[in-house]
Amino acid sequence: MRMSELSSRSGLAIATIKYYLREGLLPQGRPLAATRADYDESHLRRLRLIRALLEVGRLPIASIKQIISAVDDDSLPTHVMLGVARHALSAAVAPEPGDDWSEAEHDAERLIAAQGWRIGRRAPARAELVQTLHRLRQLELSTDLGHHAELAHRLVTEIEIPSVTPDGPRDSTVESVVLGTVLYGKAFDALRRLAREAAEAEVSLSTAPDA
Amino acid sequence: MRMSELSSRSGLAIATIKYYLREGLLPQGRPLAATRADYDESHLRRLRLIRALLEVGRLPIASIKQIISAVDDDSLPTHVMLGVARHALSAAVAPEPGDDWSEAEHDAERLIAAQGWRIGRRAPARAELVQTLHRLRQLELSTDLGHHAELAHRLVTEIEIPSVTPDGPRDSTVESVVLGTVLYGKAFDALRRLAREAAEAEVSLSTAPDA
DNA sequence: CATCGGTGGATACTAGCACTATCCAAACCG
DNA sequence: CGGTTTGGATAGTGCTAGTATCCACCGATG
Repeated sequence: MRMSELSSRSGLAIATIKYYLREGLLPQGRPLAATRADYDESHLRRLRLIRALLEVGRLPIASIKQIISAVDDDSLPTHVMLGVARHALSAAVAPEPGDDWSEAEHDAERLIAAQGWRIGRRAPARAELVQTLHRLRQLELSTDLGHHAELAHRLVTEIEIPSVTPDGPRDSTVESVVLGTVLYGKAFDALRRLAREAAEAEVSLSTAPDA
Repeated sequence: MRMSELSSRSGLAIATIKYYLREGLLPQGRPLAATRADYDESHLRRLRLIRALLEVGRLPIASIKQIISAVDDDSLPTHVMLGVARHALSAAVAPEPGDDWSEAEHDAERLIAAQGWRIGRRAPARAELVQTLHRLRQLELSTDLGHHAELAHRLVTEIEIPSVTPDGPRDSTVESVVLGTVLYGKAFDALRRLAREAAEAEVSLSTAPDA
């Protein structure tokens, strides 16, 4: 297909697609002539991947590029590629040295140990957990996340992992891991907020006699 | 306390604090003279609230301002204020008309009905759920989120809601709702990613004979 | 065969966001 | 009394994710 068809089918402006080509997020089409190239379904799917990570996952273009480069680099072993992807999925967290921060690190350590998880020392998700615990401390909110960890563990092991198909081509492996993390994460967050809204409506109905 | 103490205790540059004052995120201090004002613990706490929403929740300043304005406006009934806050917590989602989108709306409807939630028609979290379902469809991933909804429901009703104290001054009510949504949401997401990392390590240990 | 609109490729420009920097005059502190 | 801090106003910065413009070219149309 031509650029204009890729544009209309993806819903993206031609200028935007050219930008992704420039940035290396989208592979070049098969060149037919100096001013003509042919794109196929894989390009369309790639665009959908980009937009899902960008709009739903709110990942910066630079992180998406890291993920895509790792996928496209056939010399990387799969587990390295997954490491790169996981790293790109997290925002960088700057430690704020101080007592609260060290306490938060210990809290995180305890949570992880209690679940029996084996986690790389510099896993980005660990830093995000520490940051959040740090803020909870500062604001004097409960840092007891044991039940959350428990439920997260069950969600992943009982529901999410069994539905992943680890075979197939390597790009679909990363895609499913990355998209699974981002999309099901966002989905769960939306569901959680809906549950809160419903629950809070219940509470105010029961406590407020009438308006 | 003076500006410089507020700055050192919060870890924020004076220029940044002045910016928040300009934007109305931080109330003016009690004026002592034309070039002197007095700030107290409430200002410090407000700064921590702002930074938690900004860094952990990644909310734009404009949304934080909406939340704070609602909190500071005593004429708003509490449930209206909560509605404003909930609205500000979500990113705007533009519908992408098409078959996939309508299907996604139905999927969302079914999920909500299955949990028995009563949800406002234009709840922003609903739109985010629809958007995510839409992307899942486009990428041919499973849109079966029943178990996720189930777990989200249990997380909220069994763990998060009981720990909220709905009495007390109105600003602490909103604060706890908003911070609860943002911070525990982020915490759960980090825990979920850690659980995935641990689970995927298990899988590759068991399937990869050796390196 | 002429020409007209859709390309590929390069370069420059833009909007929005979250700050930062600079300046000023007043005021406090020793 | 002199150096430092402050409140208040205005202007500028760096980054991100695109947009816009220009050009030469090419391929289908009449």
